[in-house]
Amino acid sequence: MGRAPCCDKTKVKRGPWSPEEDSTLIRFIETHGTAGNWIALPQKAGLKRCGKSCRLRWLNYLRPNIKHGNFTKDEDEIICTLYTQMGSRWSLIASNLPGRTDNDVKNYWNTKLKKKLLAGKVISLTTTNNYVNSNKFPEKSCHRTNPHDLLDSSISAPPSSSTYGHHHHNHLHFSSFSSQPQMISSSPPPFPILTDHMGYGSSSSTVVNNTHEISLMSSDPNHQYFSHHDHVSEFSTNLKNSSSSIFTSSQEGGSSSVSVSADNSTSLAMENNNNSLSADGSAVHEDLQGGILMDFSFGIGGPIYNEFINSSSGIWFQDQKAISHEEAGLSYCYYPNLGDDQSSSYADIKQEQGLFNQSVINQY
DNA sequence: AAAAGGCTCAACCGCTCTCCC
DNA sequence: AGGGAGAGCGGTTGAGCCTTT
Repeated sequence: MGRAPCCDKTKVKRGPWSPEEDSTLIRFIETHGTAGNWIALPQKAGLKRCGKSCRLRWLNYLRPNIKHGNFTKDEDEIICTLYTQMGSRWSLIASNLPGRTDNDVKNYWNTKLKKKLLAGKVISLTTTNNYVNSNKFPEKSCHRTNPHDLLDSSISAPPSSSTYGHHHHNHLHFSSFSSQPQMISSSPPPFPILTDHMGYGSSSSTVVNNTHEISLMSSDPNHQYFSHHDHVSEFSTNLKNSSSSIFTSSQEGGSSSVSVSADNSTSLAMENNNNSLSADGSAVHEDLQGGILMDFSFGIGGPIYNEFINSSSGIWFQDQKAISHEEAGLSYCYYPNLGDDQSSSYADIKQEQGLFNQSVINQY
C-alpha cells in the first residue's frame, strides 16, 4: 500500500508553467517566502498547482542566480570527479557548482557529459581531489560508484590470468569472456609511470589498405582532431624492435590504442594534452621497460584492435591498478566495423577471440 | 518538403529522509 | 519510541525541437 498523494491530481494543473504562473509564484515567494510549507503555498499564492510542482519550478528555474546551459570545462571536471567519488548524488554535486541545480547537472550528465566521457574528451580525475564538503556528505548514506557504473556495459573482455610484471614475454591471456569482471592485479605496476594530469582525449589506430593510420583527439580546442600518419612507420619499427617495452599513453583520462595489420605489423596511437609531441609515442616509450601496452588512470585506453580479425580488447588501468573493460566502465566498442550495437560487438569479439589472442598477443 | 528518428530538458513520480508531535 | 506529514532526492517521462534521410 503506497503513500497517500500529496494533492488531488485531478484538481491541479500539470505540464509546462505559463509566464503568468511563473510571475505569480515569484511575486508570492518574494513577498511571503515559502513559510517552510510548499504544500500549502499554491493555495495561498492562488496557483492551481501541486506544492511539489511549485517547489520544483522555483528551485530549478525561477530562483535567483540560476545558470542554464554552457557548462564550462572546469564544471565538467568537477561533475565527473564528484560522480566517481559519490555516484549520482546530484544535489550534492550541484552544491559544488554555484548556480547549477541538481536537475540541470543530472540532465547534463545523462545527455552530454557521459557521451563526452565515452569519447575520451573529458576528464581529469584525481584521487586527491576533494570538492566535497564533508559536512554535506554524511557517511551514513554515502555510496561510492565504481566507474563501470558510469556507463552501460555489455561487453566484458577481462584479461583473466595475465600479469603485467613479466618482462620477457607478454602474458596477455584473454582466456575467456566472462560476465564477471576480473581483477588481474591489485598492485601498482613495477615500472615508471609518466603522468600527464592535464591531458584527456582519445585516440584510435586502424589499418587501412595495410597502412597504419593513427588518429587523435585532443582536449586542446585548437587541435581537436589530427592524425599522425608520418610517425607511424618509424614508431612501428621501434615497437617491433623492442622486445620488452612498455608503451604507455601516460596521460590521465586519455587513451591509447594499437592496430595490427594483416602482416602483423603494429601501430600505436596515444593521446595526451601535449598533442603532437607525444602523439606518436616517441616521447613516452623510450624510458620505459616492461611488456604490455597499457593506459593509466581513468581514461578510455588500451584498446587493441585488429580490423582483419574484427576484434577488440585491451587492458585498462585505473589508479595504477589493472582492471577489466567492465570495471573501467568502458566495455563497449565503437569501432567502425564492429558497429555501435554492443551486443553484436560482443558476439563478434567472442567468436574471434582465439584468433585475436594469437595475432595480437604475439606482437608483444 | 515531409517523415522519421534523435535529442534535450522541464516536469513528474515515487521513494527515502527528516522533523515534529 | 512511533507515526504522520512535508521536504528532498534520483529516476524517468514525454513534448517540443532539431537533425537526418
